[in-house]
Amino acid sequence: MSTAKSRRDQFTEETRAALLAAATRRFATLGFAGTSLEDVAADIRATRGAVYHHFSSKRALFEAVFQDLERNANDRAAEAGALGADAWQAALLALEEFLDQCCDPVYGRIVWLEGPLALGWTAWIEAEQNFAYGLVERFIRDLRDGGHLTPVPLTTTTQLAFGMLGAAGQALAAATPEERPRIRSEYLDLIARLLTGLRA
Amino acid sequence: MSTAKSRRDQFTEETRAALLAAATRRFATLGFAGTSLEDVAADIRATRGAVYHHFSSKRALFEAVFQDLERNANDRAAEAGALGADAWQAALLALEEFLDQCCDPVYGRIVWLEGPLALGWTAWIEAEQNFAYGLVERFIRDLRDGGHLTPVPLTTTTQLAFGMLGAAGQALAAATPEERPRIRSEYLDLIARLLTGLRA
DNA sequence: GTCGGTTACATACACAACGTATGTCGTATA
DNA sequence: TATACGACATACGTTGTGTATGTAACCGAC
Repeated sequence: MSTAKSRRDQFTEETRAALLAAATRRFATLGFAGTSLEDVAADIRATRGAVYHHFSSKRALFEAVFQDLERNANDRAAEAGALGADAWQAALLALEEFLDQCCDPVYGRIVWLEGPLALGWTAWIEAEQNFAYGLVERFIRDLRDGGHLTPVPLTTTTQLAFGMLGAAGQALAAATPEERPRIRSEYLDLIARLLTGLRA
Repeated sequence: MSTAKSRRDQFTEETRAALLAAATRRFATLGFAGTSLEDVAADIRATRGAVYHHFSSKRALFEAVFQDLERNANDRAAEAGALGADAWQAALLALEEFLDQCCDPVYGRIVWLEGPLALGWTAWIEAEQNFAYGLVERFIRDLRDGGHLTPVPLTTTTQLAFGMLGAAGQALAAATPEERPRIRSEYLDLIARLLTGLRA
């Protein structure tokens, strides 16, 4: 993989990673609009020139942060789902893992609060096609095709389920750490019960 | 009410109303970030001075637009709900009226797409306490206290229901006019079916 | 009717942040 | 060792918000 990386290339990647880390911190605590590239650069004792060398725009920097977080979170949710015996159990396991992820304030804030804000709602949904939204769609399809659900329109059902996840994600991201366990279990219980309304 | 309004006061109110109308148009078509106060003022052949005379900030202007729309939409949803024979039917009638409102691109875009973006998610929810969110909360409480639902935590249930409405609102706001009737009926059907999962 | 105060704007300016164009220095390569 | 290129820094232009100040019209009191 990373064989024969020149000394110079190594440093380069380190500053890029440091920029991503600094941006992640600032975006998560101050939001997209509240962080200036000047400050991000200053965090790693560089200037905005460095930022614009590695990323084409402030938005592109955010997208890189966003995708890093989503890739990780989604892989874990998919893995958790894969352990389920059937499609129904798989969906619930993935849901649990998702709610756990949202308890991480960095993930919750950046992906579910700042994401739509920074990218705009439509672009955010579009980006989510590759991540949570796409994952939800697959679970819904599996449930439906496996005969677990009464017939439902795929897109609308996916959007609706995604909306519920969004509510949970935003609530957890905005909650204090002490409240999160209770809120998490309430959402899990409620969503599971709601889904029985669609059960075949 | 509006008795004894001096000629001058009348003109003043007209420019304020014109500013609101122009801002509504721009916010609905170009979004909050995409509209500059310069342009809003130019639309009514005035300058930014006029805007800042009537509204303390760009955000305050948006809030005025937002609240006008929400007040109107919410009154109509509440009226529709009042016609229901019982709490369950009232909720469904209000839901139908809400979905109708969301088919208006101005309402859908400004309240459900630009709202969280312009105000930030937390402030948006806070503003919604007086409108859709508050309305949903009352319906949930009525349903629960009327014995129509199995026991549920009020806040979380409200947030979840609100999340579903948000998904519907955003989908309808982002859809083309031709698609809206179909999407509307799909959401109505799905939400109703989901709610049966909580039924006592 | 005119005079002082207030209202409803316009004008001008300060400031922040993004993006871009250009410069510079170190390092790999021929 | 000369040269080209990559990784940044510096400097500048632009846009948009918010604020401070100016001004003309209007309204009420005498």
